[in-house]
Amino acid sequence: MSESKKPTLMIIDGHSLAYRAFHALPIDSFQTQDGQHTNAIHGFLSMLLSLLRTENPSHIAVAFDISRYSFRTRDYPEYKGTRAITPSEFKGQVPLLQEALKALNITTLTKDDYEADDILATLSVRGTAEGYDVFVVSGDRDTIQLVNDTVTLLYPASQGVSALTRYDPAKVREKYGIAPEQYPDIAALVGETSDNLIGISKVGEKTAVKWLERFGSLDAILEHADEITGVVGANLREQKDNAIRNRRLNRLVTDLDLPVELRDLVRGPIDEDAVREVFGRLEFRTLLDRVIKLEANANANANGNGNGNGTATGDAAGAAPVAEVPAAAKAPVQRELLDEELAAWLDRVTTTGTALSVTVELLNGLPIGFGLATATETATVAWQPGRADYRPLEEWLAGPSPKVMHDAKPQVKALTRAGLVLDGLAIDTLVAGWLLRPGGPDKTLADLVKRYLDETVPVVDPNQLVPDESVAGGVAVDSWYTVRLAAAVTALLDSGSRTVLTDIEMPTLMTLAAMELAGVAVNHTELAALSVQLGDTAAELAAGAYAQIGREVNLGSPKQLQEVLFDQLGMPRTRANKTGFTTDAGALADLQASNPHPFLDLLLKHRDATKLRQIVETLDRAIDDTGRIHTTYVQIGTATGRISSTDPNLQNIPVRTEEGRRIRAAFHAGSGSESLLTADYSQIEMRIMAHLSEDAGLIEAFNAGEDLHRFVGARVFGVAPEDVTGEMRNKVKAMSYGLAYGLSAFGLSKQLRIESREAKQLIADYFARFGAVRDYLRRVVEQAKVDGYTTTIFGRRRPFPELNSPNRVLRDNAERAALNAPIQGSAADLMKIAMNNIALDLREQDLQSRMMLQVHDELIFEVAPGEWDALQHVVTQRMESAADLLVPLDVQVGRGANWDAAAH
DNA sequence: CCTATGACGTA
DNA sequence: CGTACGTCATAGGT
Repeated sequence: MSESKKPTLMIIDGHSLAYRAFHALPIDSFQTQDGQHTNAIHGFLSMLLSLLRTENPSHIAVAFDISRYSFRTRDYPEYKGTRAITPSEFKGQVPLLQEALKALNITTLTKDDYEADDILATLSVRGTAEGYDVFVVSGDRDTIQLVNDTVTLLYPASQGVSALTRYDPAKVREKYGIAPEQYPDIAALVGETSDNLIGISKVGEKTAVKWLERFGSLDAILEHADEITGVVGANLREQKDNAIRNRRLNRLVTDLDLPVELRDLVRGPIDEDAVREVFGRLEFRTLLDRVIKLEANANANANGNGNGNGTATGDAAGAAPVAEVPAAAKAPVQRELLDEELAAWLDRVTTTGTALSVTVELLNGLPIGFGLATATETATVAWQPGRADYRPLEEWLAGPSPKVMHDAKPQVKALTRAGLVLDGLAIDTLVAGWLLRPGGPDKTLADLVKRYLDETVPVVDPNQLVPDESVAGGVAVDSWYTVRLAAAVTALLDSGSRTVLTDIEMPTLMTLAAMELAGVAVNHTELAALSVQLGDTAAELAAGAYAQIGREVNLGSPKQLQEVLFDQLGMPRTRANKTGFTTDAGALADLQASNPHPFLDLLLKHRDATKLRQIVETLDRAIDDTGRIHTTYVQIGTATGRISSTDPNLQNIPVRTEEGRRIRAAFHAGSGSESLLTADYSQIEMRIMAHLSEDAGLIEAFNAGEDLHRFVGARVFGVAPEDVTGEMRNKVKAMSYGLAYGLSAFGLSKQLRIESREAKQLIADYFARFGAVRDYLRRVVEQAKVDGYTTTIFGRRRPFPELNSPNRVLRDNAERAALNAPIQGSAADLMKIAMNNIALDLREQDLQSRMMLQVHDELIFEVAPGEWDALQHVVTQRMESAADLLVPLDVQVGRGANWDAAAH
């Protein structure tokens, strides 16, 4: 879990970057009340905070020049001679910047007679030697020579306001065509105007690189100067002293004697009082908030409640140029709100009845701020636990006033963790977008904004030197897009879908958030033992399998298995797939029947064991330090309306085999609870089919209350229920289940291993007795072809554009999916309604028992001591009454210490 | 390093 | 040539 990462050292050229910021930001906009200029300080600190957030260095230092004079000016008095006098408006800012850095607990370094670049070079070399990843941040091109595999240069791409470009060796080569250490040779030949270093006349980058490629180094070039023809050759011979001098001056000093060790540069806690004082004096409100948030981040990490940090060093940031953002609507300017101002703003905005959107800014699963927006106004609110400044917001959140959010579930969870309450969630645009296009490609706010507003959400470059107002990102801007998106999406939803959104999905979102937070207790010891045992079994089986074929192959590789089975053992070819012939369990079982071989059996058992072990290990890894697993339910995860589960998937825990049930047995009642309660709908999809088809026979079957498959078997085979054999029952059971999937005679014959003629007959007999079912299934598809979508009992739609496709395969697939969608979807709706009602009852009756898992037609609860009867009643009643169908809803309840024992 | 594929777990 | 999912290992591209 806690693998130790390499320490990261960030060394910044304070002077060059502050100076760039000075020129990049309008000086008039950054002035304190008493006239102190602050644009350089603001720009520098803003960039610094971005870097701290994105790169999260463990060690940091900022180097400054002491004066414009150094050993280089003594060597060559004209060095940097063309630079304009440093403006006094800039000079005055440097001491203040250093003061701010001190408050931030960041070391500043200077060295008499040397430049900041020499300090950078020295620290960078030391960093590499001591095993650090090094980031050099400088606006001086000479620092390119420092780049290597462990040293990355972050260099302002243009005149300061745009992104920092990351130069690693590959990027240097891409841009200059040479290795980083060769850069000074190039610069020496070409010259550096900004340093007043004149190079060789008529020699530019192209020529210099060409020479360098030919001769290898500046020394070699000068040595072979005679061999270079033409005017440039003559110039080189004449002006070679320039190059020699330039090279002498642009060589950075890497062995300065500095008064610090690298370990002294470790980032420590900021002096918050000092930061408030200095930032207050500089009148930096937004920056102060950013500092506070960053510090909250650091503390959160230090407390170890996060798994690494969420602000992964952006590889995508790479060296890519800043993307040009197409002209789009511009978010209103953000305001920072606090206290009375916040209360007044909320009051004004909410009483006018306009929709208000909120986005919670998250860090490691905890809130650190909020972005609020109407279609015309945005505001941000910083947030810290235990402070009163944000009370008006907290009250608004907890109240019934309607909120518009995008992807609310993680935000709801974060709020809950922080002890905050959210009520009145009116619309989640992610969920709403999914209802419009379930199974569609839209997964993010940007996707939806593009589709429904036809605007492009600007991408904020994490390496931005200074926040660019024209592409301002952040939670307030997200909220602004969200609130406008909500209007667009709501307008497109039909009334049925709108009801599904409001009455089913939004409550479900809250229910799922609580379930995810609750998690489920899982016994690590049992899983660990099971894993070892399965590992041993797998090893034995593998050894046996190898013995059978006389060699070791990778049993997990279908490709290698194909060689064994079809080449070595000469078995008949199985069904074809893209890589050859399938080796799946069904095919192997067929082979075993036709060509018995011990290898096949060992292989199948090995597959079983390794698969189970894989599941066990995945689950074991997911257990947190409180002994629980918290899955993530993906509310928009399916096209039918079902919920999916990830990280880990708790909806596919084995149950069919004995070994599998041992995994279920590891899911147990956590401490403080008396047992688990499982509740599942029996034959939910068949009941829905009975309801939708209004098939009299099927309805009678359910109302009779006897075993469904026995009843159906009796009708289909024309015998008395008591005379239905096990074989007959199995056949109609397979048929019944298959119906809702668009089962064909071929598929049925294959599954039951019967002749297709017999399968056809079975289907005919079945429909002879339950004809309304067939009529219904046909009707669904026909209606879907006309409407372009299917609808569940509760109004959930699923579009099927492929139903009218000329492509036979596409169309057939769509037809099967279409006849299944209302059935699976209605069942999903039912379950969601039941879950929401149960959650409601638990709250209202103040029960401490918790809903933990949902597996499509099953719910698992942790029963608080003494609550069995109450919970059992609530669950059964709410599940049975989730909808009023033509057939009763039957719920089976089980009780046990673990998931396996609680099954029935 | 990322993506596609096969295989397989669940309802 | 039955629906709906998620995860893992392998393989082959990059």
